[in-house]
Amino acid sequence: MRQSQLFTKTRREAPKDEVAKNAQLLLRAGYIHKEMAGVYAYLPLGLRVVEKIKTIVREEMDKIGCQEIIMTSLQRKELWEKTSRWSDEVVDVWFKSALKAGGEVGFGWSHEEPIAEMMKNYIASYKDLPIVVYQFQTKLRNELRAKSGIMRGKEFVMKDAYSFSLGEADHTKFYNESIDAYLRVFERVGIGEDTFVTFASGGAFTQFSHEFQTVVDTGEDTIYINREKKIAINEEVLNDETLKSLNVTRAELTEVKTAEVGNIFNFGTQKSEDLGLYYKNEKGEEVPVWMGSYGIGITRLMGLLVEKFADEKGIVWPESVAPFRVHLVELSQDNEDVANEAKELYQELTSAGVEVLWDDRDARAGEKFADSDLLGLPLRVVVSEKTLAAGKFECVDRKSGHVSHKSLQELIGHLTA
RNA sequence: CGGGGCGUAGUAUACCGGUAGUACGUCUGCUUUGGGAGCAGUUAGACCGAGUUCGAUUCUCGGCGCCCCGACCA
Repeated sequence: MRQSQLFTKTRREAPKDEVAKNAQLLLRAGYIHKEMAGVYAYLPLGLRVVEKIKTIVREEMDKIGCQEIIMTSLQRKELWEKTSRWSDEVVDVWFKSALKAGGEVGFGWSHEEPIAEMMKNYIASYKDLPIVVYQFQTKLRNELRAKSGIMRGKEFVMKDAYSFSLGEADHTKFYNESIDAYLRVFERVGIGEDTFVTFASGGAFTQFSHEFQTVVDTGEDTIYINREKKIAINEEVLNDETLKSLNVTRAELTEVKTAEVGNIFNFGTQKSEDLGLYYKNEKGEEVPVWMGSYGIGITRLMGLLVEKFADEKGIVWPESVAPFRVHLVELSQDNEDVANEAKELYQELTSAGVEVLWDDRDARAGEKFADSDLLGLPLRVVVSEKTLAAGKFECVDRKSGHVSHKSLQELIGHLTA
């Protein structure tokens, strides 16, 4: 894409009321627009990042047999009353609205109830199970206090999956596959090393629940980890009993700040019983379906990647989620040969399947470099009188700052390897 | 929801009980051209309402909005 066509602009300074690093940088770089407290729009560059993350999650979910759907944002009051979760005293993040024809609807802050209810139409026999569905949904939560930029808002994109199993054994099998899938997702977005399956306070059915926590300086959670044993314990369940059951001592654990990027829950059969979700087993008996839920905050993950990898110059995207792989910075300044060279390079790279943001703007070098650093694309390729004379392009790795000089063939080879 | 802070051009800031100045940005011209350039010109502003006052952007009250700490976070 030609940068001159991009309607967004970069800013030198962030609005004074944005404190979170992720929001400051994403706003300055033009990835997002703030609509109100805790509510952000995703602009062309930001949307590309969201879609990149979604694609990775989608591939890993599909790999373990999940089927993608999309539920509704408007939800029925009666349904949530069945599980005693319509009340504002029980769920304090509800957005609700009156229907003109009478009655009330809720705006989806979660989709456990509607999906379970819907599944009554498709689950009748043990032959129908297991089923796992997932969706990418905009969740609406009436948070009292939005904060941390895009990491905790009133409106955010989440991947939520729901498993429907015959019983505990089948559930556990999928639950473990899901953990592996999540770890692959986090590996692919570049935080595998620092992301831990963390024991946290359990639900009603298990001693522990599992959170996926990523080490980051600005994290809001505190967990205790042992990197060798790959053990992580949320501070909320750090006690002698937990240490003993996990066969680890306090001295072997290190305290770190983390941000939660995913979580998984075992619902058991409680929700199915509340909602009347049963199947018939081989003996013709009615058995409640065993349920689980699995979430990854897509936009939260995007914010975390900014928080974790940004440097003093701006954003540094992992290659797998960057909006473009290459930032082609053209320093032509009225030199037609340079301009033509840049155009040719853009066409060559694009036809080789490389995603390129081409800074073809009529701007000075300093501004272009500063913007390039701020945008954070993995590889900057400079085309100028210098590089034209040298016969090689200047390539700068955004993360390491490493500079190399490559011919067209070398560059394409490097990018398509 | 408890506590605290803040609302001045697109952005960041300053001053002031007598209607607002600077920087960046925008636009124009000339010069410049590998790390946010220079000169000249241009554009654009007091969140809303009430009160005090001869006069309010400034003081008081209310509303709305935003931020931070805590609580909450299925």
